[in-house]
Amino acid sequence: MDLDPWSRLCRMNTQSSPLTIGAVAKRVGVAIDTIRFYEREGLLPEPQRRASGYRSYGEGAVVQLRFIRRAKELGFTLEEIRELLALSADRQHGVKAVKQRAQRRLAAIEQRIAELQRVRDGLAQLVASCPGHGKPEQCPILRALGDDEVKS
Amino acid sequence: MDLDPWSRLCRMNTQSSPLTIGAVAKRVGVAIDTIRFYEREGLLPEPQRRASGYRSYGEGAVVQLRFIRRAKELGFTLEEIRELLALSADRQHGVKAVKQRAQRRLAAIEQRIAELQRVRDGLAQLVASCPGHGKPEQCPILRALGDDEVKS
DNA sequence: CTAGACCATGGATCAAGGTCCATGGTCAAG
DNA sequence: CTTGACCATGGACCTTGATCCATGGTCTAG
Repeated sequence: MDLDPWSRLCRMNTQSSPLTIGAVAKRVGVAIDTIRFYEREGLLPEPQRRASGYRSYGEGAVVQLRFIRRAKELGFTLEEIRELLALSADRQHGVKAVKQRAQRRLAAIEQRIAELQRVRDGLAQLVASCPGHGKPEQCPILRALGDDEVKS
Repeated sequence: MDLDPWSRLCRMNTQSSPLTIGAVAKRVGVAIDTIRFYEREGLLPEPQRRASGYRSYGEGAVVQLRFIRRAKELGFTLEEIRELLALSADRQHGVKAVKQRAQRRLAAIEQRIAELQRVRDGLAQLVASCPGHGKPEQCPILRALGDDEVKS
């Protein structure tokens, strides 16, 4: 059995010299511990090792780590990213499934935005209606929070 | 030293009979453990006890728990809610400070919304440009995630 | 050759906000 | 009186995504 594309890419030391974990961390802008953490979590393939046991990475690891970082910025969880990585190696159904995942993520984000907008509108109304002084009993914010009679 | 208004409210057994922790939990729709957790965390005052050691709550506890729940729905952290509760008992500066906290929360929510909108726009563009089939190398989603040449 | 930087491992810890459990006491219906 | 539901406590555990630590091996410049 041969390796999937990612693993091949990550193990490949193309023209460039192999990198230590620290060098990779610096290039990508991520902590060494984070790289080992991702490896444990199955987001990065196990790298080759030097005779000393030191991890030895190729440029592919840098690419894959940036993939992870960008996906995280788009709000994917590590679990989802693991999936995306697996899918991106699947030449049969990969692209279709990747698009589906992206659409799901998009829908989730839109729902979250809508939720936050509701919350924002509610809070903005309260803030606008609060004079900022006076007795706590009359503060619309506190009333809205505590009052049992608030229309739900 | 006498108790603050919340404590008074929570310890008060108005007309109604005292409630067990289970009854309170049921009314508010929150787990028993959560109530005890809030008590430990200082979000609820220590209730009166029966001779047996059972916690004995008045209606005030229900009101305060709902306060906590609503504030949580507005995105306040438990720490912030602790503050709000303290402020709502402060007859001098309470209302002013409460309004300030609400304004801060509002600003944070708006920032979060803006962030999510950026992410949504980016993702939506990717989804739109992906045909949903073909080779992974040509998938715009995968390219955007992995491609080093992506304009940053 | 040696100092100082770097790396390996396994396990502990963190933040937030709870949830679950074992053990044992209490309450109310029948 | 017994049974089953309820409650008390203290502490362990959960999730997510890392971060930190102790101990000990390795590498490299001078």
